[in-house]
Amino acid sequence: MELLIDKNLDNFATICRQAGLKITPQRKLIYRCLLQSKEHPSAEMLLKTVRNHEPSISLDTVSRTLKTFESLGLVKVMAGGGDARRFDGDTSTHQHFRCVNCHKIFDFHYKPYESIEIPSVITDRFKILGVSVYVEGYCPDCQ
Amino acid sequence: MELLIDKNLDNFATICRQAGLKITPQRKLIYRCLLQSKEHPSAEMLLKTVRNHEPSISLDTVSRTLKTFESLGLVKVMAGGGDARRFDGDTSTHQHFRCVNCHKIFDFHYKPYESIEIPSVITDRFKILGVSVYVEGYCPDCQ
DNA sequence: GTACTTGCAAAGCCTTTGCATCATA
DNA sequence: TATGATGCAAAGGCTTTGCAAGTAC
Repeated sequence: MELLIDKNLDNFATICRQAGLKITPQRKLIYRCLLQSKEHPSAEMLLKTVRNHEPSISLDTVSRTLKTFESLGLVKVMAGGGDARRFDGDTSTHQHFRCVNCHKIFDFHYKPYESIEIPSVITDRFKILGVSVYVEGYCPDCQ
Repeated sequence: MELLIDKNLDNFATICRQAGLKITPQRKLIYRCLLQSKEHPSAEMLLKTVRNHEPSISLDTVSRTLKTFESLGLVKVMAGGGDARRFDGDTSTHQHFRCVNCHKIFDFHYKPYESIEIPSVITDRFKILGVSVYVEGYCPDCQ
């Protein structure tokens, strides 16, 4: 896992440079914490983690950085059901279960969802960026 | 279409009575406008439509009413990607395309998505309420 | 040295809440 | 007539913006 994160951080540096963005300690830290997180954190959740390493960092640096990462494709934004946006450092294809009560998010991989083709009524009219599948319900703690 | 709305309004009245809710002119109007809307409106978008018929209605009545409808299952809430929540009066199974630029939402029906079973790793641990499929990209106006 | 970033504070949206007034059942 | 609903205004969250100070390149 450490190796994977190192590899992603190299990739991160390359992408930043290509985009003309500076590689600051804050950006590296935020990205590293996001990769290690399994909870699909909101900006505020991620801030807590980040402050364990660097207490002086501010919420809006985290927010702005996540927004920057999003436009670079380094991060996926999850539509929080009306709550704060949640961020996912894993940009590979996968699906999510979301608890409607506590808003925890769980990943899962299920091939059938990935092999479905988008119908031509959509591909003909729209330029497709991606498909998101959300299963909603109650997690074990909230049933 | 008028017939369908009348039928839904009857259904609406029944559901309200069962829940012990009063059937007020505002609630009827809000529900009717939502059924007729094809744009998956936010509370504010719906307010504009509603005010064409009843100018004195307030935004928070619309918001509160939509929230009430949601808990009754009369309305589906769509996770707006960080923007205002969007509401859908069509509670039948269907999928959505969402423009990442102008945030317009388009419905489509595509059987393969509906016939996928949720994997047992999810059904074993969680109580499932529903599955949402969002295709994201650019609509014709935004390409 | 220069242009980009950061941190702070304020402002902006959207949503929720408190409360007096009003209307449904 | 009594409970629940509405409208208004204020408050609460989350996100965005403006600006001076700081930093990567």
